[in-house]
Amino acid sequence: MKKGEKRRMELLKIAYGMFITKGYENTSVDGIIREAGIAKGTYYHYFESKEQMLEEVIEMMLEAELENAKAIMDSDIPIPQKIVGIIASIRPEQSEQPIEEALHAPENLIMHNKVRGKIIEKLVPLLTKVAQEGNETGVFDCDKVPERVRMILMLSSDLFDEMGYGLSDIEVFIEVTEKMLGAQPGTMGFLKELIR
Amino acid sequence: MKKGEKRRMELLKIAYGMFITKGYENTSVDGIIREAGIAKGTYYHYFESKEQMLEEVIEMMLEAELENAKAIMDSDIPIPQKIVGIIASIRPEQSEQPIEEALHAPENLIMHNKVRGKIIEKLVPLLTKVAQEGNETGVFDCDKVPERVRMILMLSSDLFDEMGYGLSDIEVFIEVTEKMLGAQPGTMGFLKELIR
Amino acid sequence: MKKGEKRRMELLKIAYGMFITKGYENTSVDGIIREAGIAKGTYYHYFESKEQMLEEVIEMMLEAELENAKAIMDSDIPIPQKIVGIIASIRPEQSEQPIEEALHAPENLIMHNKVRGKIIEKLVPLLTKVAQEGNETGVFDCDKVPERVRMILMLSSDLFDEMGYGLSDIEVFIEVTEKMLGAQPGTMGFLKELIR
Amino acid sequence: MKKGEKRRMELLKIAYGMFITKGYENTSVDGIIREAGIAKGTYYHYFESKEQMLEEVIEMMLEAELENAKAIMDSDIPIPQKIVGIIASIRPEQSEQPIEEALHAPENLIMHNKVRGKIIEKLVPLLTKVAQEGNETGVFDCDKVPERVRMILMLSSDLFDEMGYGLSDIEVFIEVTEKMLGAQPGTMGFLKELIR
DNA sequence: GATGAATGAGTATTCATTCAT
DNA sequence: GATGAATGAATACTCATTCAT
Repeated sequence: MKKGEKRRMELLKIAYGMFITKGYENTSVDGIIREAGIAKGTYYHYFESKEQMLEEVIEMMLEAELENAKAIMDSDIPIPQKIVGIIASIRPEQSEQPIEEALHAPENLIMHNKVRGKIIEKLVPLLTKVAQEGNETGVFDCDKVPERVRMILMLSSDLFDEMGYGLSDIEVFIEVTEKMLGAQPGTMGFLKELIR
Repeated sequence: MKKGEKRRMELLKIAYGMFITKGYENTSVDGIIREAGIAKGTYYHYFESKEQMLEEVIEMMLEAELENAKAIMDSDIPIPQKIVGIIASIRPEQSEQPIEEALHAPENLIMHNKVRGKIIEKLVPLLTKVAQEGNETGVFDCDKVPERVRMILMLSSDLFDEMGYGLSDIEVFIEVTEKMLGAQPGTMGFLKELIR
Repeated sequence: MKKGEKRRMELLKIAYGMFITKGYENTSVDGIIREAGIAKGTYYHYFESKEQMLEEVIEMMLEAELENAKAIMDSDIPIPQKIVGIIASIRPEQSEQPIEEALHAPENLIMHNKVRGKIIEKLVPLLTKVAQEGNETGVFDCDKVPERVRMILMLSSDLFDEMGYGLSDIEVFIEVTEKMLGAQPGTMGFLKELIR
Repeated sequence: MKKGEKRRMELLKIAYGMFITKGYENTSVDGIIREAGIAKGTYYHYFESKEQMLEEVIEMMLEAELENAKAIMDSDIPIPQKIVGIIASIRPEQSEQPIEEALHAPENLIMHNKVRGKIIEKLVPLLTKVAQEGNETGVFDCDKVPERVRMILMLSSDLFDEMGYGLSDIEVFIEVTEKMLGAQPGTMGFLKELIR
């Protein structure tokens, strides 16, 4: 059982890499087993189907990213920095991400989109909690917090998942974030230095 | 020449319907020609490849939607209404859209995404012009207009392309739109009645 | 009728070029008419089929090459030189031949082979006549002349149609040619300078 | 493993037969699997592509033929007989060859040509060795042995691969072979009886 | 003479999945 | 736990040819 789980993780890692570089659709089961050096039967011994494997891969990615987000939440930094840090954790683990461009290639849309949706749903409650703390401490002042943080997440994902955003994009994003949360202008200015 | 173009349009219409209901990937050339009642060769007489046909289908949709947007621009309604109207034109022609759900099914991601990207790029200059008019007449007050309108478009597409947005989402969206353009609170409140 | 023939020749020239560079099988009727700027129907107005067109193209090439050979026959040079000259005329017109390598690519096998066979059949009687003259003047001394010249032609085509023959190949070829025709050693030594 | 190899050989045999009777180009994968009674997928389980299968078929033929040639080399017959025997082994296994004509049909050019080229390259060193033995024992007397045997091979393949060679062709071929190797006239006369 | 719309059988290849061993 | 042989429906695309206008 122990060994089985190890194999499973190993396969997930390999698939993850291939999904990211070549896209889910363009990664064949044959390719995965060749890479892993196992037989067809073995693959289907561990996974019901390719699609179910995708779910698991995504779950794996999600957990890694949420780990990040939670660490930030529990840390001792100021609330605006927390907000920003959590937003940043939306991006796939840079370390494991072979080619930055790969993520945005059309063949990766499916995986990318699935991840995006799920991560936003998971991040909303976390961010909501932080933002409400902000409300209590007076650094923010807003109602309908979940809706607001969800929009901020969507916007940031739209913006920063794409290649080719400029300084003015960032400035506008900072401004709108501040306004949406009812923060004093400048509260989140530090973000400018943070992103690139 | 006349006849050829008619056929072409007919095929594009059929393909459009199938792409939307079943997704681009799940629509086979065989399926299209069966539906259209033509031979394989005829299909390839009109279109170089399935992918090139997709381009044309998208172009067709885009033109229809931009037509809408331009009509609004040239009309005589107040500027905030223009903004809202143009934003609304982002949505695929409701009349021709067979199944609302289909658009957001994962198999339609490719087409949906391509359309989304292209339409935003085309709408940005239009909206920019309107917003600048707003700046001049004093109803708006903001700098970096293209960046702002682009974000508004992305946000609205994120929000309204998805199922399951609520009243509070709309309210927050109105607020943020007003704030981003530097409008007086309430300027765009009418939007609330407009969308569902 | 005059104009019709001109068109026909024009098409043959175009097809010839394409057959040679891309191979007969890889040249589509569509490609030919695109290149020629004519309609499908027009093509079939001039040629029964693609295959029949190939026959005509080959006939055209053959005629050009036989023209050469006949000119040499009627010229006033010594008989051994005539033999060599006619053998050399086996090669496709260098002037019109775009890419030397193309002839030997596998995709050109069909045309190349057809031409080779036909040209040998046509050259045999010519060479036979010259060799018999040689017999009469005493420079050659052999029987079964047609069989001998045919073998010489086959051998030379094998040898020189291929890339990568060396000096020793040529020397052996000269020797065998002399021996086959019953010529004195050295009679055809000049060939060495002639070929490359 | 044992079973897999058997299947593979079985398929190669079937394909070999079809390639020879109908030509490589005119043999479809569909045809092969119909004949073999297997599924499409099974075919591609064993062969990467139709072309790669051709390579294997050719390799198979080659090996069979070289087997022959080597047996002759190692046998105890006189050297001229060895030469002739090896030359004869150039021909495809008559036993397995369903229709003699098929080999020379234009549709078989591709396979035929590939085999011809490869077999000549493989036979040259063998024949060279035998001819050099002949030089040493005094039955032959010639230099540039590899070039000479290569030409003899080309000539014999040209001649005997074609339909319609006569007695005089054979006589000339014998004479030229003798002369090329520097053998006494008549040394290889026995060939006359051998070939048909 | 010329056009080009229409044909449709044919092609090689892909791939997720099953199952007997 | 592991293997790999077998499946077969599905796919996009090619191309020589016909014929009504």
